[in-house]
Amino acid sequence: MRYERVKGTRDVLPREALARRELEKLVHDKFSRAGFFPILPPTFEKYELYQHSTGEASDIVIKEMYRFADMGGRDLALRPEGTPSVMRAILENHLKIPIRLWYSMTMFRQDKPQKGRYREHTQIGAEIVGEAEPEADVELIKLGYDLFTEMGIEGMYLELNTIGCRECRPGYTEKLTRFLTEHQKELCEDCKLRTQRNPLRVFDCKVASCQEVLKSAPSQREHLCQGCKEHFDAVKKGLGRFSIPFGENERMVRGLDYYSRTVIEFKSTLLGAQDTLCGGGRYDYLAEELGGPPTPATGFAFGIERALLTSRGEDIFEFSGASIPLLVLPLGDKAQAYALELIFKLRQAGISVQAEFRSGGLSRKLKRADARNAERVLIIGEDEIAKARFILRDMHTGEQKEMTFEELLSLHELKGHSLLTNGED
RNA sequence: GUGGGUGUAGCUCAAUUGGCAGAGCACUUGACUGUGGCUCAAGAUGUUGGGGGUUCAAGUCCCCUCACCCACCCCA
Repeated sequence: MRYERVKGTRDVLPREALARRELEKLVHDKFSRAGFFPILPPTFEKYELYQHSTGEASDIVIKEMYRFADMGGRDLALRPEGTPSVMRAILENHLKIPIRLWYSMTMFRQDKPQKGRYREHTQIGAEIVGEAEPEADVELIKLGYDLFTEMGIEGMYLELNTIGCRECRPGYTEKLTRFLTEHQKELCEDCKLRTQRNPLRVFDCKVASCQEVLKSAPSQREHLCQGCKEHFDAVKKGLGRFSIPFGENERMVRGLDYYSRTVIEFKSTLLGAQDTLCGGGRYDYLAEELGGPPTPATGFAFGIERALLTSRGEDIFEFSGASIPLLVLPLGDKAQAYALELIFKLRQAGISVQAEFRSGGLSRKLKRADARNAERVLIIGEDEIAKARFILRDMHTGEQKEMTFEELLSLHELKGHSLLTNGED
């Protein structure tokens, strides 16, 4: 029986796996400098956690969760996003606030796979917890902006909106609900439901007739309280000051329930339908929702798969596991044993080395060395063992040199060689 | 959940109105048993995604099904 991948999952092959390591290294360096520490919460949580944070009005909780019961009858779910776990971990472990955390972890959502969308995918996220000021939003956005720029994300643009706070949102939602109720018959089925569950989400609707209705809908901008207005202005001003281009999108409301005030999305024109590369925003009430003290917070997360899909990978994330800096070619039984001992010694000395043990004469072994993309080979036969001098052959130039083990060790082109050169998967 | 597309060798793809399932690349072996890449020669490879039907005959036509891709919805 041969098995295949489960729908919506993928095998990250060596080439891409190496790219991800590079990306994580870049993120780690960058985020560390801004005071972020890594955190690794578990892969599954109580279902209830997501119900109370991601929200019962969100599509994720309504229809996309991998929900299961364990043997003890606990109601659990694979994490569909990182923020709830991070906040839960902060509260549960009494981490000192303020704190900045980042993570790179897999997420699980049971929606229909598509280009750039998988049932298991990896998100890198950053959360600033305990800072209510607009500067925190600006800092975070700038961090993302710089990161994506450095990664060479093409066709990138930033969209910004504010969705108000506890003070001003209820008044607005009430007004909006009244408006939507009046126009109920002109709305699509989904929007009729949204009117009840989360009226703001109606703005997300792509149906033309709904958008038509929304044209005359009350504007949230006019209903923002003083605090929200000032906060939003400060964020925009901050972005302007650091030359981060953005577009205001009054329609963008985000799919998760816990957001307040600032919401952001980085998009790429290269992604087609799944154009959101990175989403996030402020979530000042989440801590309280989860039974903690009032704790303002802001954060974002981006999908690695999509990021890699849109980055000029060639320049920055070029690598391969194919090239072998040094390949030992033993000739004969005695040499085979000798070679094994030799490669262990060479590796101990910091040299990347492999040996071609598969049977064959020199001609065959050289052919194999070629097929394996070896940079250099070390030929070891009876004569060489007797003399304790080996033949080092450069596979590109064909140049050969005899040398002793000590001379080999001192060749510094063999040191510090990594897999990150070029080649195929 | 709704639409559209694609399934043929390890990979990329051919196959005329239904008429012997093929090519290139890759692979194996040899020419060449201590000197690779080039060349030449030979070789292996398939339930044509699966099941059923029509037919003397199905990769090709019909029905069902599965997988993948793309789009809607939504999201990273």
